[in-house]
Amino acid sequence: MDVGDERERHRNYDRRPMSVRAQPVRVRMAPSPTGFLHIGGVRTFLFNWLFARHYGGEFRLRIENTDTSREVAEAVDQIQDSLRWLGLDWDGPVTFQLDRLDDCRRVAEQLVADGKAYEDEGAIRFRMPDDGVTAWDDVVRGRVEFPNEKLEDVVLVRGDGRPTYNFASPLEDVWDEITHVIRAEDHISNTPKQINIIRAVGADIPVYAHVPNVNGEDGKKLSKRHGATGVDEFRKAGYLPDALVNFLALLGWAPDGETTIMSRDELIERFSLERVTPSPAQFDYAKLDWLNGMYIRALPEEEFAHALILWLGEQGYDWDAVLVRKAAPLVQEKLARLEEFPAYARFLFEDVHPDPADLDGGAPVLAVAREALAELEPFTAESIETALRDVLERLGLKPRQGFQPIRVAVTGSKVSPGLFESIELLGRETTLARLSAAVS
RNA sequence: GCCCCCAUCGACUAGCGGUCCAGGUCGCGGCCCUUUCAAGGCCGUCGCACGGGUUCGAAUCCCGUUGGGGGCACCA
Repeated sequence: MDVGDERERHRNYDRRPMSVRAQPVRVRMAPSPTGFLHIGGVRTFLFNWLFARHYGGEFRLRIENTDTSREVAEAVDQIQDSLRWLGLDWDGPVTFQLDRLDDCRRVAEQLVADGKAYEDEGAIRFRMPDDGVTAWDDVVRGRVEFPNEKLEDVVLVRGDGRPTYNFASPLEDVWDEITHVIRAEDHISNTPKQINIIRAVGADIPVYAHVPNVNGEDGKKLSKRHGATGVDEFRKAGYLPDALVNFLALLGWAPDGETTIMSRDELIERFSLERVTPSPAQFDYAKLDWLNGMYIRALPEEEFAHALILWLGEQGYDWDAVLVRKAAPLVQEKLARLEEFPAYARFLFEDVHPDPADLDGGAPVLAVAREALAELEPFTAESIETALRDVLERLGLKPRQGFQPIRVAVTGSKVSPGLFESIELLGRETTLARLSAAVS
């Protein structure tokens, strides 16, 4: 059977409706609890989740732990926090590899009894086949073959009795009745070893799908120097979970050549493993920012304000929520990330210290503007605009020349939300005070 | 060194033999809008790694080269 036929077979399999399939789809994600959740790992998580949800199957969370140190417990919590924040829910309880060590050992002993494994310096090694090839039909790569002579007799159980990853992981897949193993491509070379182990215990081989890695912007593996790589860092920077999920889904997968913005439901509906590309993708922060901005702008005003308040709270700001809510509409169309909010809105919550140089000799406008606003009724963006434009006209100033000094005096910055709305929100008293301060 | 994976604009990708002198999105450049910054609108720039085949016809299939990446632990 050639590669084309093999891929076709999987396509057919996956396209069959649930009702006619032998068993429901079940996938798993098996992170090692060594630290925070890495964004590249999240993309693999996401593919598993989308696949499971698409077919109405199960998505399990399994922790590949080997010891019980305290850091591990914290990492497990952090992983779950990150997943919840991203909105990736799993089915059933979180399971731990640690809990099945005895089962693994028992299987290893049986393997030794069967002559399929042997003891070596206190460890138990698996007897890999010596000739022929071990092959499988990868859903994203087609047929992959490894010459068996290159397969080493891997250690199943260490001298101290603990099973190794290459033994425990496939066994757990068997016990959990995992139907599709969807993991990153750096596991490709583990697969033939795991296939032989699964065969040795007389179980069925799952379907494998090795999805591409996610690299940094230099094409190298994503690392610290690429900026944010942990989920918590993206959260801190003010990315919206939906935007991040949408962006991640597009790394190595596309429903067609056109669509880029998709809701969670649409992602679930359209996702398919067959359309996952085999080549690695680079993480593009600029595109993520653009997408996040799109999501921010698409948010209903109330939801945006809510997201802002939540984020500010998480970051330790004690800014008045009522005022934040009022300020939100002024900046919604400007932000790419929530973390940009303070720079725009700080003047509403804290004193300003305009750089005299930025006032650019605007003292005359400032004085006249102050006068125009002093008695203005009502004090609304609309009336403020009218009054201020009138001032500029009287002084023969172009908008750019006239408004900028006022902006700097009132907001303390050359960049701000709309001037008139900002002044209205700031209130007459504070505005006049800042104008006065800037004049003197 | 050995094994494996990958190869379309700067980036993410569409393309599964003719409809492609290659389409979409981000970025980048220009213009418009404009009280700053953004946003938005319009226009534009840029690519099938190379060499052999196969075929009437190749970005699409095959082989090789080159270039990336991953793996070769009693780590996961």
